[in-house]
Amino acid sequence: MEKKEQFLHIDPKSLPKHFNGVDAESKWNTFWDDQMVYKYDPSKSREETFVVDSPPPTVSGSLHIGHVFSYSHTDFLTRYKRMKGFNIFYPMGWDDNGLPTERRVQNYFHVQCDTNTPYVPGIADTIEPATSKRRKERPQLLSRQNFIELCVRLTHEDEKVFKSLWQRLALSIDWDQEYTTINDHSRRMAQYSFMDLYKKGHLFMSDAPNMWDVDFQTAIAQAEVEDRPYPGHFYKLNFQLEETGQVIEIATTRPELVPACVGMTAHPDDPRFKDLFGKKVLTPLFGVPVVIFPSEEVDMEKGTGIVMVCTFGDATDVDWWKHEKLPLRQVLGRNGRFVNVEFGTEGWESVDADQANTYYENVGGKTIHSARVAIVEMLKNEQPAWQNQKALVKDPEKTDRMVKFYEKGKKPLEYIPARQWFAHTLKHKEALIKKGKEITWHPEFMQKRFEIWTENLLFDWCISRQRFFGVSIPVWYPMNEDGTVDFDHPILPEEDQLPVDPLLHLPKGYTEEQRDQPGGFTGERDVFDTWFTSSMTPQISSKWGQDQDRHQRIFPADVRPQSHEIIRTWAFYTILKAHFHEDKVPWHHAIISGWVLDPDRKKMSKSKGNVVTPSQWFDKYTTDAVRYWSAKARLGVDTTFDESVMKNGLRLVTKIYNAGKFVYGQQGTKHPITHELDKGFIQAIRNLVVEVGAAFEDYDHAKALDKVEIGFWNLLTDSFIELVKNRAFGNGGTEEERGSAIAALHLGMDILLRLFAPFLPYITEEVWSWVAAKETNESSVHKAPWPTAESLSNIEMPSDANSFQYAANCLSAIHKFKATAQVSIGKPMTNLIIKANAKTLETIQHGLDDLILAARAATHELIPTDLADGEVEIEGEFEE
RNA sequence: GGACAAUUAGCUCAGUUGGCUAGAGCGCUGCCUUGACAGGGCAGAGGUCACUGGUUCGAAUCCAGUAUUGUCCA
Repeated sequence: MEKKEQFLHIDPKSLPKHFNGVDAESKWNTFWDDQMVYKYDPSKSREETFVVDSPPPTVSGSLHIGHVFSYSHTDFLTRYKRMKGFNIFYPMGWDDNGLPTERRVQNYFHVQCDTNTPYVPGIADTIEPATSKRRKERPQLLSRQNFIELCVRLTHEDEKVFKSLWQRLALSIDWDQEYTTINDHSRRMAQYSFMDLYKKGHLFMSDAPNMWDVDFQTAIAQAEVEDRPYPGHFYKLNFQLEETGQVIEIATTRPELVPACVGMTAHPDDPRFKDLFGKKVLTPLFGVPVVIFPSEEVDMEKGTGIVMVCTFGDATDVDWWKHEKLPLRQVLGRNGRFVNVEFGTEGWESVDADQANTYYENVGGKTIHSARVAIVEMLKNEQPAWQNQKALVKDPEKTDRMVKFYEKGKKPLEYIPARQWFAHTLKHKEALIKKGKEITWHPEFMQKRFEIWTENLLFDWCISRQRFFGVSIPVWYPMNEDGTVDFDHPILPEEDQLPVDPLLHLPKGYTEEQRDQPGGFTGERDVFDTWFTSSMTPQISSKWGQDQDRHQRIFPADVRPQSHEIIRTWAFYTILKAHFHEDKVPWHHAIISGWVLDPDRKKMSKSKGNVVTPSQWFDKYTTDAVRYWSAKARLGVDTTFDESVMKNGLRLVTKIYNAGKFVYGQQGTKHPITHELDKGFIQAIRNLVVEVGAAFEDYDHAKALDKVEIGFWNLLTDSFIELVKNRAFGNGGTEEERGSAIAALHLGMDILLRLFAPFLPYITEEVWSWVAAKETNESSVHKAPWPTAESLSNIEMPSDANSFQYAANCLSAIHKFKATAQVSIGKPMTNLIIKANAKTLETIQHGLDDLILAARAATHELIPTDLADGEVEIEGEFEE
């Protein structure tokens, strides 16, 4: 007789009692690598491909649990899409250029970039991290080139730390698609973008006053500015009319700018000042005549109703200066110190220049703060001959007003005229908002954030920065014969020259001898705002402009994951670039993760010292459990760091391991699923599959996990396993019924492993490898097809839709009865009495054999009652 | 000051187009060594759904207002 085919099975006793998550992690990472599970297939079409525009983390920043949180959200979706059969493009970039890196390198090595220091080949490789002793000495000076080399060196080391974290977190990244935002390819892309924008007329140069950080000594864009309360004083100063000597009192918070005063203004309707418009006043101490003009911008109620206009105290000063074509008296230098000026020369006219210069000697070279102290002192005590009284006679009032700061800066921003490159944004607001609406935001309200930011833009995008470690702005300028620079005719590189460093490379047609010579050329020293490069991440990956075939297979991306505080920067600029370059959206979906808050619901930040680092939690609870915690949080919702959720994640991992041991430990002859209860169970699984798939399609991973988890617990471990356990052991029923039970257990487990796989990659792969891998011929669960109702359509429907559910209810009631009687679940019953309505009892008949075995009942009775459908009451007796 | 969110059990959170007695996990209490599982199982206690008013046969859910918290922007 032919031997019947047996179910594949494992020997559960050969497995460790407890799942060793940490060992499994390295084992499966190697396996996935070998199997090339995460590889992108460039031959597939755009329609077959799912593209992630991964956020490149700032490698010089601190690494914390928030990274794990948001990046794993992306991975859940990506793994789901992979199982749906998509060719996955999931790259990883490292954002390494810009100020954070410069600062980190300066601190870590105790060095400073100095443009006058000569280049020393190889020195960057030899510099050691600074000891505390060396930190007491002066920082080592490095040439720009050496400094950049050192930045590159340190970022490479930082990248390794991030990469190993990503791998342990099991982000399903194709590491062949790795890039950095400072590598040649990214620099080429940013410069190519610049040239395209330039040709299309989206860029302009301006030397109008622009927001400037005096510590970092660079221009700043609106997106990097934040308002902070800043304490100060309101000073009331007396000016006097040039003609009559009439005293006019103004209020100011910035008395140090009196030497930079270029005008005075009041509201046109203000009766107090109506007669003064067009007349001139003399500035205190310096005796400079400035004009009084009307302006609707002035608040009549505030201060004295009339204000002095300086170059430049704030943004309104800039507006007045522009509109009234006032002279420029720039007293503040780029380094935040007062420059030396000479009164009596052109533009610095004074009724008493000698006296003015004497006073100014007390402020030249001083910082803003020291200059203010000096000026206030003089305003209070000095009275030049032409002044009919002292300028400061009243005590200043304390104020606490909102002042603009660079988000990384410590001192208020100043407005300093310097030549800067800009991209037009203001005149494209509407088009950009429209593009924002073409993108599906998750959660939806995040789109409003984008819209409101765009609507409220006040400045065009300043893209140039006066820094070192960044992507060079790829232009040179011709020099006139008189040695001045002709900024109106920038020389752009040829495309094949990219990437260029204008300070090292030459424009076509020039020689190195002509550099910085009259009649020659000079290279642009500025670099780009880092957002100028990182706004190109979709195109950096797709190789726009270089590989059109690849570009059309990858661009636009499907999904952009990011956090909400950088909608105004990263999302905004990326949408802007895609709009300008190709009139497209950069991606179809934006998924916005919330923040991880500390247990006191405060945002985690390095300065607060409440940052949680991830690896200890991997060690304590396994990666799967940490991912579980992350998966429990919906998109856009700020989430408290809660260890107890990880604990529950570990409990789930353990349960899957044990359930797997049971299911795949069963032995029997292969048989299709024919038993009514088994068909009912598979029907419940089929419904689950539909719900979980729908949640994923809705970008709701938290709901998907919730459903799978409940399904696994309620359907499989609490109900089905307990119901069919005895039948699967062969304790009752026929060989066919036994085979049906094992087949249903296998199928149910198989489906649940697939549904869990996006969340718990390690435990699912582990259990999958025991039997399902061979049964399905899918070596990895992560490449196995995502289950659908159709994929289960070969299993017959139960004859009664409630057969499984009612049997489960009945089993639960039996357990409850035994618990109430304070006996063990395994305690044999002499008689089992099941009470339910007639219809329910009829349904229960389908699983009665299994129930009697599970209850260990010697005899049983079914008693009809008037309970509701599906409700069951249990009574019974036990042996003494 | 404006916008956007949130407020449900001791804690962390679900709760679909309004629909039976509002759920889960953790914690707490009790019981149970059960042929996968003590890193477990079964059960129990625990809630005026922030507050006020409205719409409705019916409101945690919709509307208006108030309070509190958070975020973004001024």
